[in-house]
Formats: sequence, C-alpha cells, structure tokens
Amino acid sequence: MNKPNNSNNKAAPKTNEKAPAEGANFLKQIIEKDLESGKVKEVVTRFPPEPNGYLHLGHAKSICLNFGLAQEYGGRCHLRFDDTNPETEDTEYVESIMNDVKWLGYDWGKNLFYASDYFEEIYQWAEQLIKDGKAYVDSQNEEEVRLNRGDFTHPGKNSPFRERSVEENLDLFRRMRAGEFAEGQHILRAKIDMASPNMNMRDPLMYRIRKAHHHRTGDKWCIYPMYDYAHPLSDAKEMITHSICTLEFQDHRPFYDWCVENVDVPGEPHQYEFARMNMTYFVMSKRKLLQLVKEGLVNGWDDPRMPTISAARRRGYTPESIRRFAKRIGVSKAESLIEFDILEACVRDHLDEISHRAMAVLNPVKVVITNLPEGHKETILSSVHPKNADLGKRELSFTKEVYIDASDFMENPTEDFFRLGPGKEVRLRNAYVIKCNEVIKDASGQIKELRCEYFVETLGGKPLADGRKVKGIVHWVSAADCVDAEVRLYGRLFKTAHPEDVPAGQDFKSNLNPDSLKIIKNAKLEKSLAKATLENRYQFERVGYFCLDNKDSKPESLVFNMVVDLASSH
RNA sequence: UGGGGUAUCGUCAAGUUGGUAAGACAACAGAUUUUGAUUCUGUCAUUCGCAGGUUCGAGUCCUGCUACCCCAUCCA
Repeated sequence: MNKPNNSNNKAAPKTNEKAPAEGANFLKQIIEKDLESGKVKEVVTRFPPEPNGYLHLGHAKSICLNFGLAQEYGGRCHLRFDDTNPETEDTEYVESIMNDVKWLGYDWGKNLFYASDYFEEIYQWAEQLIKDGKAYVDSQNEEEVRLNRGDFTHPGKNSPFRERSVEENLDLFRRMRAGEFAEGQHILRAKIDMASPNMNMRDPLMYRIRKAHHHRTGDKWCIYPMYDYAHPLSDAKEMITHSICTLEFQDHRPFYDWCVENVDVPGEPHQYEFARMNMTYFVMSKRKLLQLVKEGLVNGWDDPRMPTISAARRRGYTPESIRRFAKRIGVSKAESLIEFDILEACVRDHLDEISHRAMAVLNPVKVVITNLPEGHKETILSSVHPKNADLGKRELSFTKEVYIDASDFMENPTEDFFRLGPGKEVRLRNAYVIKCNEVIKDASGQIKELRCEYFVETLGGKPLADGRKVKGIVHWVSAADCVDAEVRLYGRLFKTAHPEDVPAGQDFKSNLNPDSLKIIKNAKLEKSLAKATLENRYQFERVGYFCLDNKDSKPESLVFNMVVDLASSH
C-alpha cells in the first residue's frame, strides 16, 4: 500500500480515478448495471414487514438498505405491510413499525401500501391462473398434503385432485371465497411439479381458508393468499424493480419468478437476497425476544437492553448512528455475526459530535475545601462542547463542598492511579487543583469526607505556583448547587458473545447477564442538567453518554439512561 | 440423503476484461489533550477454506475436495 506507484502496467489510469465507491456491494452493482443497460429507468425498492411484532436492528439494516438504495439512485422505496396472515397481525404493530421507520429518518411519502389492499386483485389473478390451467383446488387434508409432498430424497406424489377441470376448480375456489367450506377443507395450489428438487416448486400453496378477523379487511375475506404467492404480485403491482429480502428466501425465487411470468401483472420485479444480520451479545429471533418480554426478564420491548428499534430509541441511540452502522457493516451474502462493538463505535462517533458536556457524579464522595470560607460560591463558565462553540456556555457552581466520584479516590493508590489519594493532588475539571490532606471516616470505617485545600492560581488550567502540572483530572459537582437524578446504567443483555451457544439441556436464557441493569437512585448532576431535554444527548464527562428516559423521566424527577460509556484505554 | 447458498485478518468487508491483498471495528505502541474521552501517528493477511492444474503472472480461470448455512408451516 505504501509502495511507490511505479506504474509499469499498460492500462495504468484505472488506479484511483474514481473515489472508492463507498460501500460497494453486490446490490449496488446489480442496480448500476440495470440502470446502465436501461433495464430499469428508476429504482423502486420496498420494505415489506409483516405487522406481527416489533422491529429490531436486523430490520433496521433492511430499512437502511432499501430506503438508502432508493435514495442513492434517485428512486423511491415503498413501505408495504405484508399482512396476509390475519391470525398473527395487528394494527398495534403497523403503528409501531411506521413509527420506527420514520424515526430512522426515512419517508415513504405517498407510498404506503398493504398487501391486503390487493386482495381482490390477487384473487382475480388466481382465478385467471385457474382458467389457464395453472392452479387447482386441492381437497387433501393437511396431513395428506404434507405426506404427498415427499422429502429431500423422494419426489412428491400428485394430488388425486390435481386434474380437476377448470370449471370445477373455479366453482370450488369461488365457493371457498364465499365461505362455504371449513378451514382446511380445500386449498388452492399452483400446478407446477411435484417432483421438483426444490420443495417450494412442488405445487406451492396459494390460498388457504381462514375464518379469522383481519385487522384491516375485517371479515370480508375467509380465504387468504400465502406470502409466496402474494408477495411477487404485490411487488409487480407496485412496479418494484429490486425486491430485496434475506437469504432464506433464495429457494423461493423460482416461484416468485413463476408468479411474475404466469400472471398478467404490470412490472417485472426481481428478487435478490442478502445475509440477515446477527450480532454478538444479542439474540434476534422474534420468538426469543418475546420470551424475554413475556417472562419479565426485561422490562418490555423497549427495554433499553433489547435489540429492538424502540429500545434503541429509548436507550438514546440516534437514528444517524444506526444509519452509520448499517452503512459500516455493509451487505453481502455471507453469513455474518457483527460485533456489538461496531454499533457502539458508531453511537460514540455520532454522540461525540452532538452531545452537550456536563458533569455528573454517580457515586458521590464529599470533598470539603478547607481553605474556602463558609458559604463560598463562585460561578465558572465552561463550554457545552469542546469543539463546537455554537453550543455555547454553561455555568458551574463552585462551592466549599463538592462531590467527586468514589472511584476517583484511592486510599492506597496503585502506581498507575493518577487521581486523588491521601496527600495527592488532582484537578477538579473546569476548576481548581486540590490536594487531599485528610480522610474522615465514620465509625464503620467508611469514608465520610475528604478534606482538601485548593489552589487559587490554578483556575483555567493553569499550573500550580511552583510550575507543576497535575496529571489527574476528575469531574465534580457542587454539593450545595446540584440536582438529583436517577441514572440507569446498562450492560450487555447477555454475558457471552454467542448466547445461543449453550450446553445441551440449557437454553439461551442461562446466558443472560445478571448485571445488565444498574440503577443509581441519587446521582448528583451539575445544575445545567435540570434543563435537559429529551432530544439532546449529554456526555457526562469521563463517564459516558446519557439521555433522558422517554418514559419515566419527569421534570421534577429526572431519569437518565446511559446510552454508551466512553471508550477507555484503561 | 436431493436442492439452493457461502467461504479474503479476531469481527465485518472491498477486490468485476487474471497484474501482484482497500477500508472499518477490535488490538497493540506512541504524540497531543483541563474528559485515562476525542484527535493524530504507527504496527496489525508474503496471503485469500484445502489440494492440484492453466498462465510470465490467479483471491480472481479450470478440476477435485472440505466446512458451514438454508429448505420438507394450510408462517412470513
């Protein structure tokens, strides 16, 4: 890399003409090729969740991918709810999903759709398929269907109903729609190939009878299309060009294409698959997350330790940090396990840029400054952000009694500890250097207060009178002029990087980290924090990034969440 | 077992008519610093799952092998 470029190669120029296309990936290449060849004029993608649960970071990757691609190539991205299974879906979820997508910073504009809006059309297309002899009503029961599907090594067997006449199929299908039959009595299947090596092509199901209430269509329908049949047609109807989904649908692509080819739909969408995201110290499966919620192992779907988007929001992650994360991890078809560190790095990256600085003492120890008069109070001005003067200044109260954090004092300091100890000097950040002259303990031997002297000449970062500088710097808060708050510290939800790797007989919950939540009831915050807002992020200097809790914080009783701690080389 | 995929640094990931291994996170070392933060600098794949072959030259082409993932829900 640092080798001089003695270009002896004939076709020299292509080295770094173009800035490396940021995050080049196989999807962009496909899109660029399609655009170039004129195969597509405008890129149209879609994010198609089923409204049956809360979105997590894996979905965030997909959202950023689909909306990001559309944005990048000047196209559009639809939000479509794949609500073809009435039994699992609910409007509660469509609302939370819309909320999450919006929060991530994406706008679907007018392009909000529901597969259920297409039910009539999808039904008509099915009738056409019947008329074309490409679909039939099968009256085997569930068990028979399964048995006759064969398995990996054995081809399936044709249904005895496979050769029904078009008229009979049509009649039956219409009566299915009319509600004449019980659930399970009939299904509609595509007539493809029961011997196909691809199980998905062994006459896949198109419709099943479900006498269930649908969250949008109510009781209008009692037959519902299967995902595999409805999805390609919905894509085609919306003129989607690139239908991006996860790897497990690769085997479904042949049927996807079959539908697009055999139904007279507008558009010619193509399906492309990428690897879903897994992350260390987390589980992503809906089922497992549900277990954690149901069993009370976390405090709901938006518990800040959860990998859901609502949890990320409550935790204080910014949409920007998640977008950066999605970009940084890239997209490919290789099975991947992303390190949680990358997410945290992205969060710190963004938060460092925008966070208001403040001091907060989580485990207070009282420091009495002996050479200050009783009742002394002076105001010190400090910047809200060290590199962004636009954020202005904040006022600190310096008084005779202050708090420092217990972890910044060591009675018998080790060699590499350069904060406070008996006889040691340390700088109170933004203020003066102090020296600890006396340690006062209570009867039980607990440190009650530290009696220190301060050095007037050291304000503003100046050295001591004899020219010495002190290395240690600690944060502090005025005991007389501060605000109390509850502070919640979060650790990783699981104590192991691969919570699902578990000895036989145990389950992933045995890997839960018992110390993932620590609540500090009486933290002492500098007074400027009394005006903290939900929108802003705060860096408690030398501790971490924090934000107000969007559920529990009240103006008169503040609750802060730790978003992420500060990276530490010690 | 049949089909479909994937294999490049600890973790992601670029690498596209074969031309001599980007970047990020992590780690380590150092500089700056009123945050043991940030910032900055340096180190970190003689090697691309393995074995052969083609070629002046292969991560990229050919052959064989291995490992892992997905598929047999009237779920999505």
